[in-house]
Amino acid sequence: MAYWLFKSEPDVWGWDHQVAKGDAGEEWHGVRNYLARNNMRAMKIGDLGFFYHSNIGKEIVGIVEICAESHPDSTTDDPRWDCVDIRAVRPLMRPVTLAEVKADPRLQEMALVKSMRLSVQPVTAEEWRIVCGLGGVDP
DNA sequence: GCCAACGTTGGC
DNA sequence: GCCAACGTTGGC
Repeated sequence: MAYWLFKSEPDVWGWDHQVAKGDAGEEWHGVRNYLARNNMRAMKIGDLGFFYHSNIGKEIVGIVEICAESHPDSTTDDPRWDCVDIRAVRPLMRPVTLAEVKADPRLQEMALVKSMRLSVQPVTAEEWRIVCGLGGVDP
């Protein structure tokens, strides 16, 4: 079981869109970055991820689950780009802002802090537990 | 809207 | 294969 973090601009694709897709989930397409793609290739069904809103809000708002493993990205013919499908599991009771993450000495190693621009990031079990605690949900 | 960080592209 | 130019991301 691994943990991840997905970033999206909420005015393009936000948590509400994700929730509206229900259990069927949705392709996390459009990623054109090798490191982010490699992270998706490493994902297994049942892995969990945080859903982060960049630009607007700048906060972790919910938890998603991988519901389809890596497959070709349907939005391009370029064979380099794969993606997974994710579905919304539940919102955080309280969003965890980027400022909170940056201010928490236990979270200084998070990719969200150290690799700010990476759009699909790994999260450690420890970080998962801490952020869930801040967000008011069970890990 | 600005600008720093950083990934990608393309010439050599 | 190196590296400068360029484009994009995303916080502020």
